[in-house]
Amino acid sequence: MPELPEVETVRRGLLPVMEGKVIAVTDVNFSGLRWPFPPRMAERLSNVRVLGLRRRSKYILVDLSSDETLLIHLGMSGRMLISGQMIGTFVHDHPAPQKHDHVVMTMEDGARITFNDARRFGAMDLMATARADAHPLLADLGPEPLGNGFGESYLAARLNGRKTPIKSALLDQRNLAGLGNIYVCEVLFRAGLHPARLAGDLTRAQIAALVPLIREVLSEAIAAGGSSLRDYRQADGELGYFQHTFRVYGREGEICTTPGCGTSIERIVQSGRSSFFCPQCQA
DNA sequence: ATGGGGGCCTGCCGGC
DNA sequence: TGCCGGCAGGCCCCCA
Repeated sequence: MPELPEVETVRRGLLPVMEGKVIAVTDVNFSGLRWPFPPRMAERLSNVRVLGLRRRSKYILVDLSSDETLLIHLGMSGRMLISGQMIGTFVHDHPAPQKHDHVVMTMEDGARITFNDARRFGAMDLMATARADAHPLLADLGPEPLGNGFGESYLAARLNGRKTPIKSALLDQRNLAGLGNIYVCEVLFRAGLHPARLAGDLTRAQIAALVPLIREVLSEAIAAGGSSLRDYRQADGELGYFQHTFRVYGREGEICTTPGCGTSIERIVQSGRSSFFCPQCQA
């Protein structure tokens, strides 16, 4: 799930359940995820009203009436399961507890949000709302790709002289915040750029073309996530999934979707991560 | 400073 | 059917 579009989809799914409402009680079933939970987290997440839910990169920020903000990161396998709440015309009953249900928030109206994370690469932390931006996990993040702080001149400056592959550069959250392995592969396909091309070797025109493509890929994925939410049929109340047709990601050995291309999609490993690309369309 | 690799965890899938 | 290796959308940290 968890690249920017998936996290945004989860945030939007949580909005009607949490925003403006009171978390009555939070139960914590594990000592921590990637890091230990902050002290007394269960208490600090009980009897507090949720003022709003924000997203920064792949993090969800829950602002609380206690002047604290809950930071949530889904890691690789984190899920937020909603139950006991009317969503459209569907009512989700509380399911039986599952393995890896680490944190359970029960709202005053009976709705329940369960954080389930098998691999425990996710994270939760609490900090003063006023200093949320200074949190170590947020402080060094680059601009939001869909925000005003991201554009051609910024990206050109960040890539200038860099000897790292463009794949790695776009994955580096200090350059821009929110892209993950899937969407970097998809962006580079649309841009016709081989993932191993050195970032510093891109022309200004290529960088200029990247900016709208990044926005386009993310926007489409958010739109797709939203549509899957409206199409809620599963009784388990699971959020964060959306079906999406990828052009290259996960398609090793399959034929390129470019009309008339006919080339097989290839997979290489860069910095330990799989990169999928069309050797014909991407140079 | 910069770039690359290891490691954290569990689950799943394909091959034998 | 069972076991084993490889792989997974995240990120921090250490090393050269």
